[in-house]
Amino acid sequence: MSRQSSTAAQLTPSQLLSARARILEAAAEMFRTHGYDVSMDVIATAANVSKQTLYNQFGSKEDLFKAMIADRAAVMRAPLNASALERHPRDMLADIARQYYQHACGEHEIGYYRMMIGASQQFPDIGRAYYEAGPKQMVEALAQWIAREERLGRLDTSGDPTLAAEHYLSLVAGQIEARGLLGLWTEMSPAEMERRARFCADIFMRAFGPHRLMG
Amino acid sequence: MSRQSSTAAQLTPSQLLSARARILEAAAEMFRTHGYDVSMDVIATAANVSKQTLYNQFGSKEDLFKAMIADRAAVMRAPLNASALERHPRDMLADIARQYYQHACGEHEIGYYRMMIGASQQFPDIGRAYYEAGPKQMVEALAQWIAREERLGRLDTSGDPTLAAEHYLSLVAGQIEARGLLGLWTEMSPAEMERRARFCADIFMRAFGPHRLMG
DNA sequence: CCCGAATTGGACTTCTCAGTCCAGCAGTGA
DNA sequence: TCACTGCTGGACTGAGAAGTCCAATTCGGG
Repeated sequence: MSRQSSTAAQLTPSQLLSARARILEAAAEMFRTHGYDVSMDVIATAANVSKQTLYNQFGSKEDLFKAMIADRAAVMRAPLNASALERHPRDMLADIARQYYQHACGEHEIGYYRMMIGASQQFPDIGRAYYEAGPKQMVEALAQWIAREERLGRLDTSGDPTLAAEHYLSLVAGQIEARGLLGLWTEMSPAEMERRARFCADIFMRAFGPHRLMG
Repeated sequence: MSRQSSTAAQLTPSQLLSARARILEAAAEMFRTHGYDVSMDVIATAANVSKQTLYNQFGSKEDLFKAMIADRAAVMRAPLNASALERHPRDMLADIARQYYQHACGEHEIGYYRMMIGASQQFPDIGRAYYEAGPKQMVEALAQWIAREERLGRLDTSGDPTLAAEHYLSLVAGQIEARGLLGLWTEMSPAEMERRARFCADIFMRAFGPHRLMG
């Protein structure tokens, strides 16, 4: 009743989006916070949409979930942008860590990750899709950069840049991700982020930097 | 608790255990493989026990789940045994990695971990309990050992053995755990385990070994 | 202004699952 | 032999959720 949405100016921001977009957004939020167990009624309510519309747009709960995953895939892109490729390895590495701490280990992102882990038990192909769209791309991008630096003589990974890349990303994420997944949330101060970022970059440079040649 | 079966010789192995123990075992297996969503009927069947007995022993599904967690807590003990403390740091570190690859990253263990992650959303206190019984103890034990080695001049972490310990464990677990959680299973050959274990230990020694003094 | 398409609210069906109840059975102890 | 206790299997209740159906309403295009 009283749904007079003739003039867009009176609408809330959420109502300006198409029904489909609103549903995807609400579904992402609900799945993230409640897991796959949220009821379709809750999602419909959150999207400010009737249940029937929801089923018109997405045939089933499973379809909705997968569509939402696909929609979110674009979000988790490798934060390794080509513009910064020419900086000193140490700065580059520290920056990767900084970006991770600032953007990729917040409650939201960890929530999505947890959701994926839960979903991958129910829908095995989703786990693979997520891995290949997210972590794997990051590893590969970093490995390529490392390989280049190695050719330039600025790094030395004994010929296994992929393993080195995996290890650097593990180093950065490490216990923080583990704690986050278990619901133990600890806010990280900018100073702490900076300290950890430098720590990671230093370790990597000591392990793979060219100064080894001196030893 | 003291339910002795008089005709033990004729019973199947599963029936030799008390009903309670059988339920806990079956519950662990079912929760691990199916998540918290398994029905109580399935658990009762798997435990070879009637549903009523199940409810006699554990008042509710939640109670059963928590009891099972507590029961499993003893299993995940830090594999850092004091007997090996006097070996060379590099060997000690490689051994920790080896033990992890051999015992702690199999399908079973990752399955429990995934279960904990799922449960920590529903029962926040479980996440904390798991973390403190498992990962945290490992970090602390390793950090203590590192601190000792540091005092002996065989390592140098710039005064933060805990961060170094966290990072070493992250290094070891790394992408393997991430892949496992997403259901991507890849068998690791003994040779691969050995290679990775050495790789981790080498990185750590290059980063924190005393040879730095030469640089 | 009107028509067809989409949306809405809500009732409805079907199913699964946590938890209960009960009648019968088996072992134990006196 | 008899009461007691605990287990069994199966039926049952009640709640909640997926998905359907429908009559009334709203919206956009011509």
